[in-house]
Amino acid sequence: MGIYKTKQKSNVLKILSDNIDKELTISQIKEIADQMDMKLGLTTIYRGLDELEKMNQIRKTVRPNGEAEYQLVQEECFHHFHMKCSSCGKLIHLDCSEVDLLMEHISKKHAFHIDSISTTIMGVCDSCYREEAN
Amino acid sequence: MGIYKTKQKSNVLKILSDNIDKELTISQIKEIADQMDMKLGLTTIYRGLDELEKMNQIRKTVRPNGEAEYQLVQEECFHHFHMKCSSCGKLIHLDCSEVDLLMEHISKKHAFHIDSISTTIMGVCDSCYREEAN
DNA sequence: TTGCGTGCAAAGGTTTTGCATGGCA
DNA sequence: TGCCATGCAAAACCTTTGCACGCAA
Repeated sequence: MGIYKTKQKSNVLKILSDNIDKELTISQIKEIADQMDMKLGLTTIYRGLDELEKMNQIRKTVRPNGEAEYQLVQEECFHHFHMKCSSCGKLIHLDCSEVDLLMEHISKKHAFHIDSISTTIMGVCDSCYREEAN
Repeated sequence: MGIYKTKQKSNVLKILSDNIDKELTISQIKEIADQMDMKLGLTTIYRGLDELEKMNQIRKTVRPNGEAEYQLVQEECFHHFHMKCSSCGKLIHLDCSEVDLLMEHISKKHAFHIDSISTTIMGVCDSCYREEAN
């Protein structure tokens, strides 16, 4: 991550790893940093995340309103899809052999090379679906 | 679409249906309108697209840079996935029974209700992939 | 000491809002 | 005629850039 090792960069990484199960927006990261008295400037957060993205250490997705959100990727993330509930925001890592087969099918029969990090299957998770039914 | 029928609204629709195979950004729509001497204001385009989106007549996606792009949906689009080449921008409608089976699997086994209009499988199409190899 | 990193302020780009005017029904 | 639609200008956002200062190596 860059050339120098700084407190700010490790703080950005810490916030991301403390929230490994969530996708965080820049402003959420800023808020968390403020709460922890980290003194992280907005610009620094943007630049730190850019570096991490170039090193493929984070997944960047863009919300419908144009705001970006970020999440530290784990090794498995390169090999599975992510499903996101548009109602509660929950992110589900889809480890499933049937999905693997489909990715292979798409690669071989449709000649398309999927980038699973950039792909998010959108929808509604079961608990939100039941709530909406009420 | 709204309450009144206006020239501007039908012009937005015409531009979208003339480009049924492409995803257009607001500025592209504006350019096309200017070329056709349509005198469409930017604000009007935004509002017309908002209405169409609420009526589920268009698919709105957001590029990594935060810019939105729009495309008229056809009936089939509600039942298949879309794949987008991040290199050339080509959009592929994925009509395939194996994909249908997977969607069913995800619904039944993973209890997730997919919104195929909001989902875009990202990757690189074959011709771009071969070019990159060179 | 060198030069990369930081963060404020300003600029850039897209989208939304306020408001007076225009046009459909 | 009554209201909705339009479009300009301004505001609101998120993100990027310029630049002087601070800090890692």
